[in-house]
Amino acid sequence: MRIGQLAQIAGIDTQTIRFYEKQGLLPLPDRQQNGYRIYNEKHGERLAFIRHCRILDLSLTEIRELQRYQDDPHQPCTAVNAMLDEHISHVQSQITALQTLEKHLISLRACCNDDREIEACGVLAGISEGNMYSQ
Amino acid sequence: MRIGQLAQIAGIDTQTIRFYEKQGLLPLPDRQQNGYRIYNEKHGERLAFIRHCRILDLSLTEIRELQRYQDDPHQPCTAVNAMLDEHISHVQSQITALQTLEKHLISLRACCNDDREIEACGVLAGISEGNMYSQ
DNA sequence: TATTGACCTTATAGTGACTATATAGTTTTA
DNA sequence: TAAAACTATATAGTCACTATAAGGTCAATA
Repeated sequence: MRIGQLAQIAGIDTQTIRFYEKQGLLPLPDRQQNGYRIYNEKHGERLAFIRHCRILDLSLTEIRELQRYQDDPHQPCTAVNAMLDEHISHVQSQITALQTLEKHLISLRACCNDDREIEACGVLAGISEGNMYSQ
Repeated sequence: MRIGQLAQIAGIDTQTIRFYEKQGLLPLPDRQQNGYRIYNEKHGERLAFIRHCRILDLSLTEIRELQRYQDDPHQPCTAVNAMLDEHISHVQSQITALQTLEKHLISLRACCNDDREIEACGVLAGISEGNMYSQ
């Protein structure tokens, strides 16, 4: 199978496949005489794994690490679980930070109705004075 | 005041100040004979405004837009409020997306205890099969 | 047979908001 | 006088792609 077909199956761009190859996430495929890449099912599986990881917002570095674990199947999987735990913590921190930000934005928004001049805009004044932390 | 002092007051790096200048967010300062930048209080206020906006996670483009409004103080402030409303929506979408992701990650994590071999790791299996959307 | 169109190749630059590094000139302090 | 601390510019790196340029290959059509 050539790169276009693999891309279509995986639902991504051919560029992205070449990019993953360059990043060492996909094994180098064989080439036809004309230089075209030829892929097999293993490549498809690898690519699916990468995409699933990306949907979970794991970084390419983390994915590389997971692939190294997969290549050593008799190790304990403690490190994999630890990575996931840390990633969950990371996501939770992001959520908390964004929720705090949301509160600040909403309280700032409450400083103005829509019927003023820029000069008197409560939002702009709030930003200028840096008092967007009030509740 | 020179760039180092301004940076210290604003709590940011001198590089960042030069970067904002290049991005058109800070007016060009006067220069000493030796080429050193000289800043006044207006620059400090501008910089504080930028930093407050960045804390609110507004993009540099949005900040530029807000600055254009400030330079035209007798317009109505509707657009400013609209920008903030849209930004709030944006933040709320991010929160929702991350909360969904968190659920997926937690359910994936529940597929494995720490006492298996990589080969049998429920987390890795879950990623490979792409079934990280189950609750 | 010529050419069109779809596919493939590599290399390079752009995104956003910085941050780091290199190289060099200036001022202040010891 | 020399070292330390500051300033200047220019360039590259971060992350995970995405876009563009310039060209080679192949099958079908006019």
